[in-house]
Amino acid sequence: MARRSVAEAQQTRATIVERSVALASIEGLEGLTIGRLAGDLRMSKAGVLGHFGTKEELQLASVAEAVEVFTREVWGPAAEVAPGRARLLAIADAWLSYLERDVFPGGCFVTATAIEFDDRPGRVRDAIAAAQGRWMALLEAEARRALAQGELPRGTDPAAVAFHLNALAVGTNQARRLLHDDRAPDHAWRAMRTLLGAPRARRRHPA
Amino acid sequence: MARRSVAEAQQTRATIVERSVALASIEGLEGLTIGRLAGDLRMSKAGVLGHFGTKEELQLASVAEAVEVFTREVWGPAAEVAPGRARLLAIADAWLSYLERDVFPGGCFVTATAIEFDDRPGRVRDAIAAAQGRWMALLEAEARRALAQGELPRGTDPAAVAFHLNALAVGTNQARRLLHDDRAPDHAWRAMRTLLGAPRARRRHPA
DNA sequence: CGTTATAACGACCGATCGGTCGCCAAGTCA
DNA sequence: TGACTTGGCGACCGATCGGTCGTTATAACG
Repeated sequence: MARRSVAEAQQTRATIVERSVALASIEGLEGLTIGRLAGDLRMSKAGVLGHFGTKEELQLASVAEAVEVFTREVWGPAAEVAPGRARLLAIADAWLSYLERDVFPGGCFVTATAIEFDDRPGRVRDAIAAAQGRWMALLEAEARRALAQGELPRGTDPAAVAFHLNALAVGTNQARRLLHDDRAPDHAWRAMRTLLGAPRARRRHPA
Repeated sequence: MARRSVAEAQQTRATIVERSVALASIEGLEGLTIGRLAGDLRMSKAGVLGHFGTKEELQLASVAEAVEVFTREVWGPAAEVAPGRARLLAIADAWLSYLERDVFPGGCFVTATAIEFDDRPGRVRDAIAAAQGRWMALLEAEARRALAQGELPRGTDPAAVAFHLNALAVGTNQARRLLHDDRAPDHAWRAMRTLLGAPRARRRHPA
């Protein structure tokens, strides 16, 4: 092949990142190799790497893309809901739906790469930790808002609420991916509703 | 070097597995390489591999060793306590202590390898899934016992209790490893106590 | 049109991967 | 003691890793 237009080149880059995220969610961000990715896209290694320079840059681009997808999937629907407990409940629903629909083929990208890189200092780890930290801070802020609005019991620790919601999500991811336990989302849903003091009627399953 | 006695050879093998588990908890079970492990032990690659034949056998031996350590650390102390809720509370304490003491240098070995291998069919994945499944079944059985003894509210789902405890543990592991959040074990402890209907007085920190 | 910039390629680099092979030294045992 | 067994070693294998380089074809621009 030869050179494509600028617009096509950007499209190529986006395609590479998209595929990289999908593969990395399965094989890990380090386990993914340029050659494998290139073969999958019917491109040469040089053609793939030319867009990023180094594997680390490709990894950083993949993390950024995955965070964007997660944000769109989980925060997107909840952003339209009133702040406070209602929004936390919307986040809970969107989060579990995101996990159940297997938005990434290998399970939650952030959870997988977080564990893979938690002991590997570097820019990739920093990017993952920053994203996770921002998300936890967002949850905590929303819990604090709910508390201020009297929607949570006095004395509730907003940081503990954020921790608890995240734990139930990563627990759901693990139970589904490793043990193929499809009851996990229901367990998590009920636990999240209880945590937020909401009724635990039967959950409406996503289509 | 040359041949050692049979007893020494078994000791060598145990040393290799021990080191393999430690390294794998940091770099992952696949990311760990024979050469790296051999260099770390001041042995040749052939000397290391001779004990196992293939990398997969070394991985299986590492999983078995890690499961043994986890069982000794978490189940060991709880086994002496009366079955039911008391034992679940003992498991909760031992589990969080196990995480806080960083028994494996890279965080919980099982959690890390579970996410690494959840999409890689094979004997290693099977071994990890079997161990995790056994542990969840054990938790569920203990919860069922507690329920039968009237120590948990009627209508409680034992499987949900097991799921919830595990979720809080893996959430603790993630928060500590990635975000260096030392409050996580306290959050998890309070949540576990609440889940099991136990008082939430201040937690005694392990030495 | 001619010039320039560049996406993508094939060939190739040194390093490292998991794994094999033959050898040797020392423990084991008749 | 001498035959046998075996843990561990060094050398080496083909494959693959991340990455470089020079070339080519074409879009973009004067």
